[in-house]
Amino acid sequence: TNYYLTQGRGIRRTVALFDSIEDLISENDRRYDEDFDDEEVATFESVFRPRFVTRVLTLICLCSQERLQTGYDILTRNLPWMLRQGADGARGDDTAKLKTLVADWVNRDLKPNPLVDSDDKHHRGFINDACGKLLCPAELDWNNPATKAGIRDRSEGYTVTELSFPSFLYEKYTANLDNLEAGLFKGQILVQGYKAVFTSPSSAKDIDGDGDGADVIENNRRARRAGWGLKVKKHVAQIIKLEKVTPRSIAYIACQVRFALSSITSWRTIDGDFDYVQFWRSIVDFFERPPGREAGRRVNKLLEWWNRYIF
DNA sequence: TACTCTTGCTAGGAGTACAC
DNA sequence: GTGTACTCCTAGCAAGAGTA
Repeated sequence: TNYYLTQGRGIRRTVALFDSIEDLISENDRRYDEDFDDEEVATFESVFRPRFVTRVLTLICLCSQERLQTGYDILTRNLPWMLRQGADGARGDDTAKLKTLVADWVNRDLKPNPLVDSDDKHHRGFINDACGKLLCPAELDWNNPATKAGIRDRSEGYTVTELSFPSFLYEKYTANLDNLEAGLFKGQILVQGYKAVFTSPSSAKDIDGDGDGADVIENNRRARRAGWGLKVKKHVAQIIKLEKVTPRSIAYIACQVRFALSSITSWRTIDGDFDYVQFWRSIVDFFERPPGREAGRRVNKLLEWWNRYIF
């Protein structure tokens, strides 16, 4: 049981944040039953190529194939449940972890007055100046009082939807209005969130990589350099065998960080006019479906940057 | 009723101080 | 130099409370 729960813990983080496990199994069945075109194959391959995802897919295949061959026995009936328990449990753990960490990072970087309460979410979101700045659509100027008022009142022209990327996704939390792709997905708090979840909270303290003794990444590097075969505690990415930064893992962190900055206290897909499902999909599409060869090159370059930064 | 969040706990591993 | 005890950090699990 523990094995399946543990394997399930990576599903929300790297495969699908919002799809149900049962839907993934149904989708797998559909792909077995139907022929699908080259584009679908390419997309499917790109999504399921990483080793961890392949392993999860194997489990999902096991669910559907065993069910077809043997009927519903206890194991196959419980497999989706166990995977889902692990998946949602991990998401809850990450949400709780980032709730405190994001408040600390915002307080340190933006020095808001009053400080963001690490325990209470009711004073976050757009009513908080620092959180509002990070959540503000990148093409709007949060420092403009009319923008602040417009967003807080949800006035026409200032509605915050998933169609605009928030400022925290951008390097230095500022977008270049002439080139909205410049600096996108290089926001400090996004990188810190990624490191906190997939490597360790201590590794996220200093995103230049100089963690303290508890930094498991640095410990692993030292152990590798030493070449003594030392046993070193594994971080999440190692546990789920995530060897590279993937678009879906970035999308997962983007949703988690936005949720941590917001004032909503329980996990849901809609926050006012903002739809997390579409937000997650638009990030995944940005990486997995670039419009043209040049855009594809830019995306690969961005992923290389992430991999140099994280692993 | 199902889902989510919080809290407390355990286990595993690394670092450090100290005695021998 | 080695062994031991202790502390700290982290991941994960379980149970209970809250909520839609």
